[in-house]
Amino acid sequence: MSRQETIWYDELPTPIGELRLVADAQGLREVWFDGGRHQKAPDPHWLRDADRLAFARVQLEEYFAGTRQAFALPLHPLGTPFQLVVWRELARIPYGATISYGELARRIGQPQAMRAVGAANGRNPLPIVLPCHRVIGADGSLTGFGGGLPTKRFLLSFEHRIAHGDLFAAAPASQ
Amino acid sequence: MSRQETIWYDELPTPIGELRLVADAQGLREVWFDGGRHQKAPDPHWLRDADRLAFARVQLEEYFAGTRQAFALPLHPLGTPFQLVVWRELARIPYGATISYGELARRIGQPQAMRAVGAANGRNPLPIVLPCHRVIGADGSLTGFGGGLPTKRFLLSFEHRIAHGDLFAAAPASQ
DNA sequence: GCGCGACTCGCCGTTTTCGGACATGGATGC
DNA sequence: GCATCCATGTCCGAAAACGGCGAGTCGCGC
Repeated sequence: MSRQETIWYDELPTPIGELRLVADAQGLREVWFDGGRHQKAPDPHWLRDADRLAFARVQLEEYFAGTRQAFALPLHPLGTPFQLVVWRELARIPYGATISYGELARRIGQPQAMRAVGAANGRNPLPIVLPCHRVIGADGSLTGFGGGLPTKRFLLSFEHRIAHGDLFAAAPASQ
Repeated sequence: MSRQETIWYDELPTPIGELRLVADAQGLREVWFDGGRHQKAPDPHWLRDADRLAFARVQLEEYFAGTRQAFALPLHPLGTPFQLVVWRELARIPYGATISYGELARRIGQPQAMRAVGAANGRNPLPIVLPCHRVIGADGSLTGFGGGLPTKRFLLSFEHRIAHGDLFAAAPASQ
């Protein structure tokens, strides 16, 4: 067998279901939704190791507890140069805010690439950490999300609530 | 940067010109002809290391000295499953003998894949060690060779001479 | 008749090319 | 308002092209 880079993973229960976290020595690589469209079974070469993923799990737990609004993590998502640019820009969208795909395209200096931005958004390997859920249609519609539209709706209303100090919790994936 | 598998290379003067040998921890990976159709410059990540390639260089030197008729080396050629089957079969062709592409196709159990066998032969990453030069047209023609037809001719006549105990050397690439 | 070369056609794995489809949105023409 | 068209990067499947072939045919020159 050829020498492979070691990859670790772990699972994390959250209000939006089980999340699978994947990392290598350089940082967090992937975050999967339980029923998401990505393959469910982790690669047999990967090692389940809670300690190795504690750095990410802790911040995600804080996020879902409403006590963290920004992530400070080593990230290592794999993608094309264009995708990396888009994903990097995602991290700049403030907690609780939303922008349109077109606006995101403008921010990376390619105002006409809104469609490509949408596609890149759809391949975001690090949902929640890179908040692709904060990108919505120019008309305010929720268009799409890897974890399902109800999840996207929940995340947005959750962030909105926290950002505005509303302490009454809504049920996950409501309405 | 992601962690890469280490690859070493070295060069070796022979009667048919300079050869470049490439290996990884698992075995010999590539053998290039000096003016061959493969890229000439070794990958900048590779390390030139004569000691690491001594295992292959020694046997190749013996081959060109006429004192070795079979190689016993760890090999690690990269290819499709079909190509690996073809290349593996190459190693069974005896020193000094020749077979046709059709015969080779028959030996791997796919008698009609002669053309595909030809293509796989053309991508043999380990010429000489895996003796693709011993495969010729059904009518005896020499059809093609990565290192050039004169080289193919030289190798065949050289092996023929050695195998039959003829000690008079011919000039490389003669006729 | 016989031998040789040129041509045609089928075979098969691999590579390359091409056409859509996308988590969009603005500009047109009615 | 409402269809239509276009721009953009990437992936995916289908289709076609491309070889280190070989067997079969045919025509030609001896």
